[in-house]
Amino acid sequence: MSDSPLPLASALHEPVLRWYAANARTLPWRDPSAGAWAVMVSEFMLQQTPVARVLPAYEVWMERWPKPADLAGEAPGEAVRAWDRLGYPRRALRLHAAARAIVEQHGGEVPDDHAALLALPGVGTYTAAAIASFAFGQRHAVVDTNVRRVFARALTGTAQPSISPTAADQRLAVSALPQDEPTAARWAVATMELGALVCTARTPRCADCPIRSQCAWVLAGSPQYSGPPRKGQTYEGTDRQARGRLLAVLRAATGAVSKADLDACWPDQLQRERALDGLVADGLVDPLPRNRYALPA
DNA sequence: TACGCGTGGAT
DNA sequence: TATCCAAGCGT
Repeated sequence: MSDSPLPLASALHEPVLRWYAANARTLPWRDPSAGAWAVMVSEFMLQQTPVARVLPAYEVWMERWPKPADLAGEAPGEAVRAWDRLGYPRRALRLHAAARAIVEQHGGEVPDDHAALLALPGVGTYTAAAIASFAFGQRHAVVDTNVRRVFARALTGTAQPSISPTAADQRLAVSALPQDEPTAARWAVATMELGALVCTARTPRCADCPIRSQCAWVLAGSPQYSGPPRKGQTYEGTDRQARGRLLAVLRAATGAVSKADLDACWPDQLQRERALDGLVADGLVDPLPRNRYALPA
């Protein structure tokens, strides 16, 4: 595949970059004084959690652990506790493990190398590219759900991107990347922001879009989504909810809790035991002697 | 590739 | 009220 910009994509660069310069949100991890650790913490927290809910937890976190070594010196359970109700608490465990790896393998500094980032716990394709691009100004295709949606509409002409990320998404994002490194980095954050603020999933604000006159989907008449149905996940009564209840009890406790305290938070015993076993298997809960449980030490 | 993994705001 | 969906990752 050619690495040169598609003609259509290159025509989007200038309006999208201009739009971003005028409309970007002020976010703490975008402040010029925020380092790579700040970017990394924000990226972990933002994996499947909205900005508005991340902001308060992020502030507390960075105040308490301003450097990777500060977090690495804590018990993993403290990271889980500080994760509060952001959801998917395994991310907290992975961020803690990543901080320890950074201390042990990278002298306490977040590495700027994409492959080294990818090797860290909890860092996948997206997060490695995001840190390398946002924190270090490198040229990478940063492909999240926002970017996939913007490109699906603007370039492919479909209402929604594929349900799960595809190699084609990645290739398209690479082909659309500006050649110049700093411009590519601004393009990455700008396309994400456009997807987050204007080219939204449910009700896109096409009237406010800087590329509406070039958007393949708009030019096709904004056809409705016609792909396979997206599986809406229920939550009430699931193992996930049971795990959340159990972990909430442990987060609220100062030290260890009794089995009876855990039993009180979920009625279905079979499901409760399965959820607790899962939390222990994931390293989110330490089983202790005398039938007691605690966040991992 | 498909699935499991939290939580809560918006529509 | 029920459904959608939010800067994914690991297995």
